[in-house]
Amino acid sequence: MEILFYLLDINHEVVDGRPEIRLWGFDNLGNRVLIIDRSFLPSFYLILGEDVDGDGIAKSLLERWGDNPAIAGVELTDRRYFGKPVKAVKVTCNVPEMARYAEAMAKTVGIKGHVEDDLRYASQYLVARDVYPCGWHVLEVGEGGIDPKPRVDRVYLAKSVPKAFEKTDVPDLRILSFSIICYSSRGAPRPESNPVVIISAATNTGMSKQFAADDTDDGPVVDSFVRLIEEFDPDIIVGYGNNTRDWPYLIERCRKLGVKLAVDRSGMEPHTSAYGHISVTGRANLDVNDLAEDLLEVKVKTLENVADFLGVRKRGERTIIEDVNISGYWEDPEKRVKLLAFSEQNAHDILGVCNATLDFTTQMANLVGLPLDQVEAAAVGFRVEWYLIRQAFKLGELVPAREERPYFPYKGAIVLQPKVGIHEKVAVLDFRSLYPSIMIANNASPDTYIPPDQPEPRSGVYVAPEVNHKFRREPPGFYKLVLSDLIKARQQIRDRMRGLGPKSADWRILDARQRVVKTCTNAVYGYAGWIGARWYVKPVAEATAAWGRYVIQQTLDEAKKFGLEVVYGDTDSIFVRHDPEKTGAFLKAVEERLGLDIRPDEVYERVLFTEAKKRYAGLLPDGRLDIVGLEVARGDWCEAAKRVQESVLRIVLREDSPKKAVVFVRGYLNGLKSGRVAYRDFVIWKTLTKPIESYEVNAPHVAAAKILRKEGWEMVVGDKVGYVIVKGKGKIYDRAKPYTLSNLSELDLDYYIANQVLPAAMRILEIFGVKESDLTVAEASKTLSMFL
DNA sequence: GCCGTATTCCTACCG
DNA sequence: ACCGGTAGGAATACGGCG
Repeated sequence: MEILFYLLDINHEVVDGRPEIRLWGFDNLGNRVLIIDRSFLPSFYLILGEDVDGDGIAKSLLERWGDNPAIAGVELTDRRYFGKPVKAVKVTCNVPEMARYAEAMAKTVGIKGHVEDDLRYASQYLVARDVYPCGWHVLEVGEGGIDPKPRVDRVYLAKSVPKAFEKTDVPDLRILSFSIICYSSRGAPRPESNPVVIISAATNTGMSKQFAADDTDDGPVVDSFVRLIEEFDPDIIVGYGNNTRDWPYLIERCRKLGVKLAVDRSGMEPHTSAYGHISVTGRANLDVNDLAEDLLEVKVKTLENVADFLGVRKRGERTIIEDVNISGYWEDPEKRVKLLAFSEQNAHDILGVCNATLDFTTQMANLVGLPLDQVEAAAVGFRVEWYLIRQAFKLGELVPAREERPYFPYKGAIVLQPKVGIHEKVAVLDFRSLYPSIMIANNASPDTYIPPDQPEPRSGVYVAPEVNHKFRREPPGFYKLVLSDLIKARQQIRDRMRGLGPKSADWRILDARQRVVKTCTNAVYGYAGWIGARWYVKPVAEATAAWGRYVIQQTLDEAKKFGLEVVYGDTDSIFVRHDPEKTGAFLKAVEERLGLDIRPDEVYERVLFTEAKKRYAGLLPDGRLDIVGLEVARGDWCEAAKRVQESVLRIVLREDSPKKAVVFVRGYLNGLKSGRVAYRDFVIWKTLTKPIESYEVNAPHVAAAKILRKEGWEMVVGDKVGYVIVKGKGKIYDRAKPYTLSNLSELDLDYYIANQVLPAAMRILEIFGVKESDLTVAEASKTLSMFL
C-alpha cells in the first residue's frame, strides 16, 4: 500500500547481523509511524589513481575481501572528485562501522584514498535516497514489526524508495517542554549525590505538570516524569540547556536511582549523538539554548532574555531565581513555593520559545537535510556542509574527507575611515549578496580553481585582482550551481508568498524558509575559507575577498566621478551624502560597470560617526535609532553605561542638543551616586572562551569565575560570567565578584562612573568638544569648555 | 620600587 | 567547530630613574 510520510527522526539498528534504517514520523492521517527500510546498505569509495587498471583492481579487491562477512559488494564506478572525473570502487558493507575496512582496503596498490566512510549510515541513507527530514514523501509499504514493540500507531516495512512529495503543511505535533531543578546544599548539584527535586513540564495541548520531591526523595519525581512522557507521547521534547545539562544529569541520576529513563519510542535511553546533541529515538529532542546562538540580537542568552526577545513573556513578568540561590529557596518551605512557580514559568517559556522558532528550525532541517534535533545543535559550517553534501551527491561528486590543516589567514574586506561628526541625509548603498554574486560571476569554486602550475583551459579563466588566483570559466562550478539554485529558490519562495496573507500558516512557513535559504547562501563564503571545511580551497575565499575589494574600490571611483561625498563604507556598502538625482544615476552607472546589484538601503535623517570604524548611530525617518558597534550594541558593558549612551545619542540625534545631553548625564550621575540605579544595571557579562587554567592574564571575569568555582560551581568554556566591581584596593580583577554574591552597597560606584558610564557617554560627546570635567565637576565651579 | 607608556591578551562586535 | 577587520579595556612588560 502507498502512504504519505513526514520524517521526524531517523536511526539505524543492526538486526541479526544486518543493518537497517528506521524512519520515524507521521502519515497523512496523523498516525505516528515507524518505517523500517532494509533495502539500503552503508558504503564508501576507494579513489583510484590515474591510468590504473580499474577492472583489475576491483577484481583483486574482490578476491582479497569478497569473503569477508563485513563486505557486501565491490563495484567499479565513475565519479567526480573536486570536479575531475575519477574511477572509484564503491564498497558496500554489512556493518555501519566502515572506517577500518576503508583504511585497510585503501592500502591496495593503485588506490589513492578513501572517502565517505566517515559519513554515518543514516546520513548516507538520507543523501542517497534523497529523503528529507521535516518533509513529506510518498512510498510503498507493507506490514512490518520489531521487538520490542515501538511506541507508534503503525509499523511498516518500506517496499519502495521514498519519493519527495510537495506538501507544505506540518503534522499536528505534540510538544512537551520540561525544566528541572536539582538540589545541593552547597555548589553545583552532582547527580551521584544530589536529587532532582522539581521537574516541570508543559505541553502545546495546554497541559501543565509539576513533580516535586518530598524533601530529597527524587525517585518518584523522575518516575512520574518518565510516565508523563510515556502517556503524552510527545513528538518533540524541548528544554533549555537539556543537551548539556538536564539530560546528562537525568541519565546519571537514573543510573544511580535504578530508574529506567525510558523516554524514547523504542525502549532505549537518551544517548549522545552528532554535534553534541542528545538523541531520543523516535522523537526530536530540541534544546532551544542551541537555537539561541542564532539570535544575534540577544547578547546574554539566558532563557528569560531569549523569551523576552521573542515576545514570549515580558521581562518583569517573571521572577528569576539564580542558581546560587536555589538551595535557599528549596530549604525554606515558604520560599519553596516561589521556586516551584519559577520552575513552572521556565517550562512555559521554553514551550513559547519553541513555538516561536519551530518554523525556522523545521525549514532548516528540510533545506539542509539534517534531522530536526541535529540541525538545531549543528554549527553554521556543518549546516552549509550538509547542504553541499546533498548537492554533491546529485552531481556525482564524492564527498572529501575531513582533514587537519594549518591555519594561514588571508586578506579580507575594505573598511573606510568614517568622517567624524554628524551628517544630514545620508544614504546607505549596498551590494546585495556581494560575495555570493562574486562567486557566481567568476565561477569561484573548489572544482574550478586552476593552480599556478597548471595549464589554462581552452575556455579561458577568470583572474582575481591582487591575488591572481585563476578559475576556469566553463563548466559552471559546484559553488556556482549551488548558489544560483539557492538564490533562485529564494526568489521563487518570495513570489509564492506574495499571493498569501502575511498571517497564514503557509506564509509563515515560507517566510521561515526564505530566511533559512538566505542564511545558507550568505554562509557559503565563510564556509569556503574555513580550514575545517571538506571542500576547503583557500584561493576560493581569498579570491572572493579580493574581488570584493575591487568592487568597492571601483564603486568609490565612480562616486568621485559623480561628485558624491562618501562618508563611510564597510565591505559591501558605501554611505553617501544623499542627493536623490545624483544617487540614482550613480547607482545605474555602477550596476552597468560592474554587473552587480547595488541599491539604497536606508536614508538616515542624520548619522553620527566617531573616529572609529564599525561604530556609528543613525536616525531613521520614523524616529528610531540604528546603533551599530557602539557600547549600546555590546553585551559586555553594564546596562547603566549603555542606557546613558543611548539617551545621549537620542538627544544628540533627535534634538540636536549636546548641551541637553550633558545636563542629562550630570543628572544621571547624581542619581547613580545617591543609589538610585538598580544593582542589576551594574552587572558586566563576559564569556569564558577557554578553560580557566589556560588564561595567561588575570582578567576580571576569570577572577569572578574562579570565585564561583571555589564555591563549588563548575565553570566551563562558553559560560557567561556576570560580575560586578566592588570597593577596595588593587587591580580590578582583585575586586571582581560574581554578581550573585554581592549587592549594591558593596559596589565601587566610582569605578562604574569612571570606567563604564563616562567612557560610554564621552565616546559620543567628545565629538562636540565636551570634556569629561563638563560631566563631573560641580555646576558652580565648572568652566564651560563647550558650546562654542 | 614607582611611574608612565608600549605591548599583549581578551572579548565582542561589523558586514 | 564560518571569514577577516576592527575597537577598546585591562593586564603586563618595559624603560627610566641616583
